[in-house]
Amino acid sequence: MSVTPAIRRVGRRPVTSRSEIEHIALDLFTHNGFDTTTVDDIAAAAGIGRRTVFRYYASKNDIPWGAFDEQLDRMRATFANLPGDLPVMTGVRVAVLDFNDVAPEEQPWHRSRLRLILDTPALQAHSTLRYAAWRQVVADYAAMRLGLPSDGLVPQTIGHASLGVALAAYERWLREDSGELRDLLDAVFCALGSGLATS
Amino acid sequence: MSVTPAIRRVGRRPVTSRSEIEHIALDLFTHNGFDTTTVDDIAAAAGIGRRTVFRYYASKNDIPWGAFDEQLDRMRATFANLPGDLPVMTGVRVAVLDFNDVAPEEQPWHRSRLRLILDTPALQAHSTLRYAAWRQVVADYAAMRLGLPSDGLVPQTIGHASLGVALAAYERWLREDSGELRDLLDAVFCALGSGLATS
DNA sequence: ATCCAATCTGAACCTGAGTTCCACCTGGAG
DNA sequence: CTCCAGGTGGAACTCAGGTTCAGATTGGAT
Repeated sequence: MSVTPAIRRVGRRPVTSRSEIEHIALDLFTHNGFDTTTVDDIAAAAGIGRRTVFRYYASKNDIPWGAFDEQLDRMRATFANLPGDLPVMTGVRVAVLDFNDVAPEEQPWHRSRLRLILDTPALQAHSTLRYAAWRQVVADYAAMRLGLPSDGLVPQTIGHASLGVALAAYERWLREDSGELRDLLDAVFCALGSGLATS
Repeated sequence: MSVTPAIRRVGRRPVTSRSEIEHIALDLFTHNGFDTTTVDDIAAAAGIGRRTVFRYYASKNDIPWGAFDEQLDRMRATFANLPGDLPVMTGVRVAVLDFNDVAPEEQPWHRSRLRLILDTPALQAHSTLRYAAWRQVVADYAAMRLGLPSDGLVPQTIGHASLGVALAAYERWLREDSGELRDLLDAVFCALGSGLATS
């Protein structure tokens, strides 16, 4: 009665992994461009069949997003562990900062991934669907804290606004060499918290 | 020396117009779905060649957006005519309300257009590019008023946040039958102006 | 009547993502 | 050794958006 068969012991073993495909694809994308890189190219570079690529990723567009769903799970957990007396927008700021707190050695990957997503039209387009999931996580937290339905106007507005300012920080971070992503995110969320009242 | 040849007098006359194609396509999209409606279907319904459709619209995705560029021009003009002593975020709110102030008889079209754009994955995706232009108009105004570069962090943040809350209002408007779009937009921008400080 | 600018059109073509089908490999369990 | 669950592979196929190109229409100007 193996309750948690963490490692399957039956059948042929995988010849590759999601992250391996992701790394290889990311290299090709950044060097040769996203649109000009075909799925065949990726499969060839990884030494696997084109068919297999689609078994790991539902579409070419999904590849740069890596383990986004798992990261969202982590974010949900972060929200859940926040003290209940924290102001809502402060909680959002803390969780978003944590969400983007990647290990130093991962920074370059994080950066090239973001650059790809934010600069490639085809990926910008596809990102909408991922953004919706991100927003919902924020909206759920806001709804829980405010005792409102999570599809209510206020929680949804908080979700949308949070995503917006985070994107502004991302884009800024990609444009300039100096500057920590953390500081930029902190700045935009503080601005948001004070009503963007810069004048 | 015709300085402004408002009406061309040479050559074959167009057999159709952008808005005619748009209306026909919008009908097909809403009744049969966006993805399942091919460009051939649209051409056939309009009684023109498929080739001609692409002369009026760069892509199938662009059709539901109608005269968006012209609307943006109008928005820029609205911003330019705003009194200089108005608080920036108030100015944004006023302009956005004006931007969405369509004639009563146009409301149904406006609504089905928005529903299509916000509910169809393929169009959600494509919309990213249009949103960028919208945001930039807002960012330009903020930058002008604040004496900052329009690609600066603050103006861009204002652009992103404004788009975000506007989208929240749109989505809400589409979900519920009651409620004026105007009131919803007003509400979200007021919330934004007070730092979303609902608790 | 002729010219010519501007528009429409048809058909063939390209492209690459995503799917279908089925055969093939691998290695632990029995 | 054999079974078989689970993973790989590849060839062929579908599909619709978008492009190319060459030619047909229209109708005002001269």
